[in-house]
Amino acid sequence: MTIAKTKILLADDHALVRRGVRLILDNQPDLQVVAEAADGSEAVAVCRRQPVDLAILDIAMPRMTGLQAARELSTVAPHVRVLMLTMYDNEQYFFQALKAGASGYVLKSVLDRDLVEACRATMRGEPFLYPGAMTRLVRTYLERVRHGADLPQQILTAREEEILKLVAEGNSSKEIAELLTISVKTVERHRSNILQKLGLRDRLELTRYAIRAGLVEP
Amino acid sequence: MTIAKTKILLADDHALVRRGVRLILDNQPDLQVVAEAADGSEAVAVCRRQPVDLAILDIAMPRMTGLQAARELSTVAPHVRVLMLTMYDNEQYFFQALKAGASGYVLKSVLDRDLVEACRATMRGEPFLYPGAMTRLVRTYLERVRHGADLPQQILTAREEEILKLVAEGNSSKEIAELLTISVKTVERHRSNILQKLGLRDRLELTRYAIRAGLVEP
DNA sequence: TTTCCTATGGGGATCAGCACCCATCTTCGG
DNA sequence: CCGAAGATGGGTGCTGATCCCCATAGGAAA
Repeated sequence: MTIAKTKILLADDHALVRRGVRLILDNQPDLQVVAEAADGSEAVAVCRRQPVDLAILDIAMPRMTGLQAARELSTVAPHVRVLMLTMYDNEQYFFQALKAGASGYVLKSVLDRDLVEACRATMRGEPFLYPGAMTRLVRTYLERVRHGADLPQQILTAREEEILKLVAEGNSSKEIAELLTISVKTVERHRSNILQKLGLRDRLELTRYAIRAGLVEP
Repeated sequence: MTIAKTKILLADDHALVRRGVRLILDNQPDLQVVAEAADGSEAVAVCRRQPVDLAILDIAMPRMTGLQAARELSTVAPHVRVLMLTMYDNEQYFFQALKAGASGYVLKSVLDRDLVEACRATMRGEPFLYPGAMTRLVRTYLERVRHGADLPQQILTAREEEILKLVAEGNSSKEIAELLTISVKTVERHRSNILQKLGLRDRLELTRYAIRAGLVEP
């Protein structure tokens, strides 16, 4: 008897990665990649015009990121389940993905059978958090929420993330102030808040953090 | 008749990517992945203890980057050809890879058959520059060299490189002075010399440089 | 409505980074 | 033997970064 395979859309800007993941998934009896996309808007377009059960989205993509695409899919194609597949072992992105409606978050460092399991779990309706570091992230996060009522929000605001990137790219306070057309004082204020929220000492640690988190390139 | 397949070492910190690329390469009659590595030092270790014809190295890897690994391989295992496989469409990395002894530089955005072609070209001894943007890079680079604008080929002294690493790891001048049992003044003097030699502005640019060069981890 | 958060901006203090000046001592090669 | 280069260290002064204090406007949440 023939089982209906899960129809998968695979979105990643690297053709090589798409090809490899496709080979892994198509090898499974219950999974089939029916479409590929090189960026977020392509992914959304595909989901609008053909039946897709599961969208596997990379976060870092040109034009529209996987996070944007996930948000858009939750309104224009709510029946499509979303699994984020990314290299970013990063709290920010993780919670943003959950907020954007993703049912799973898997790092590219997982083994192939973990990805397959993530696909199946997502299709069963179970949220899949890749084993290890991510569950630790969630646990410490929940701990903080439970105990640290005084810790306001460990998540950076959009403005703060913008400042963070500019700082980590090597811009001085003055340069950032000119770029954003705000005063140097405000830039310093934001940066100070960021340092405090992330528990870092100075611009240099901020840079290393941002590079490690994949927010900027070295 | 059986042809000896090219023995390939595949180094990438993402198990999923390794798996995918392996599926692509093993599908070819003349190529075979005989080993995998999750970071640069693993890659070097593998090449020391078993025969490898071609090492495919990712640039961004923990502990030891692909650039460092390439440099090391050129001395401890000079017979191994090196092909850099990376997501960075970036002039800096490209030339650093060439200097480190890589015979090829391929982006992860290429198609699978381009990767296969790159492997074959590298084994034939031809340098493989992925089509398009990279050849343009090479042309402008050669132009610059020809027109006498010789690149800043400044070499740091051993002591300066030691200081550079400590600075890039986030240590303050005072901390470095204590670590090396020298005065803060001398640390600042060295750091100043480093900045001047490399044409950088401050600690932050120094850090980004060191990370890009593979001297320290993020 | 009232309260909280965010973004905005100012003043002042302290400190680290950085550039410029100066020097001595060692080592190594011509 | 001498000069160049590297490593060491001191002084001075400027600028930027960081950390305090303060305030206001707007929006969202309670």
